[in-house]
Amino acid sequence: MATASDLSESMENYLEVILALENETKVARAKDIAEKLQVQRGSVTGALKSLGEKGLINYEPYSFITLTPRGKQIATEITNRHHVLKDFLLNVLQIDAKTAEDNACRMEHAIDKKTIERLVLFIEYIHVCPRAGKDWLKSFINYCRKDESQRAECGQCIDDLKSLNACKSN
Amino acid sequence: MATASDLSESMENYLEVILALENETKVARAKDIAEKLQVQRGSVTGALKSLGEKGLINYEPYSFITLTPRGKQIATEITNRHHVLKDFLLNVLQIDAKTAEDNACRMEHAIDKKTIERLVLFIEYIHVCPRAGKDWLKSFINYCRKDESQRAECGQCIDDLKSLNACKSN
DNA sequence: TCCAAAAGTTAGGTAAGCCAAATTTTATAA
DNA sequence: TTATAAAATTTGGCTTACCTAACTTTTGGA
Repeated sequence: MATASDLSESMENYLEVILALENETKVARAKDIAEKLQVQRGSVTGALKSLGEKGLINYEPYSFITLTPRGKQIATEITNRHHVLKDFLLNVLQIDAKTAEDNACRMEHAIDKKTIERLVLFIEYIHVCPRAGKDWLKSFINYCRKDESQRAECGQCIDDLKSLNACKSN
Repeated sequence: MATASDLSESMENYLEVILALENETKVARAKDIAEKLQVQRGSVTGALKSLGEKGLINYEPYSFITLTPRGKQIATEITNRHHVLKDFLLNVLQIDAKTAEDNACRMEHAIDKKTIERLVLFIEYIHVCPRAGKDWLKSFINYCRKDESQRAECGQCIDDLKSLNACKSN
């Protein structure tokens, strides 16, 4: 039984794009796949054959392309990894949207299930734990500027703690 | 001027291993490179030629291999990415050593400079900020077990906050 | 000094993935 | 119905990166 880890980065990208196109327009056309992946039409045909042979898409020459259940499952898994990574980069590390997107795109092929699951928990923990939360992340951006503005952020942090403490007393 | 981002994953791995061998035994021998990368000796020769042409190693057939300054700089950068990622996976996400190592090995080729720098700051922030720290990470493991043991960790967390508050009053 | 083993290289092959150009199929519109 | 445009495929070629096997160079011990 093939899993995402048996697939090359290239094949993973094809699956991901096919899923996105299915969601956008019901069917994935070779032309659109080529466009999204920035490859030539001819390259797509070869990839589709390969994915067809692997049982991940229903592929007949000149007809529409759909994911098989297993293909869909893997494509969903990869897309999920992408979202989790982007969320972490964007909302935890607070990296700009383009860099976050580019890095998530590459990292999604390098990170495994176990690690992604733990990352999901970590992001959740940050938002749920009363000692962290959104304001704690806000202070992190401040901390990132520490070379520029002499670490004034620690006063801020202690203020946060105070109000947090007040909340606890309620 | 070539940067790490111009190199294939494979070439990055060669540089990384050559740097490690230089540090271990002063010189990198093709045989040891092959062994570390789990490839055949013949494959190493081809890679070394390529790295030589790129100006990243000093390569003459049948002689010792050393990194050029630029090769060393890139190799150091990749090795650094590896360490940062492994540190994050191991000590923040608290993933087991083997999984952390494997994921770091793959992710180091997918993450860019900007993102690694931000990750370094984040790890630092966790350890420096009084609202997080080692005990906060310790509670995270607890949180990870929440499905098993009914979220008893929140009491723990509030205790942590109390002692933290006591410290603040000093 | 000489020679065998170890280390390194070369040659030829495979596979993945891509491209460009030519061709075939399908869809559309007159 | 047929001409034509659009989409998809096929073909041939290129690059990267690996393999195996045969060969050459280097090196260390008798």
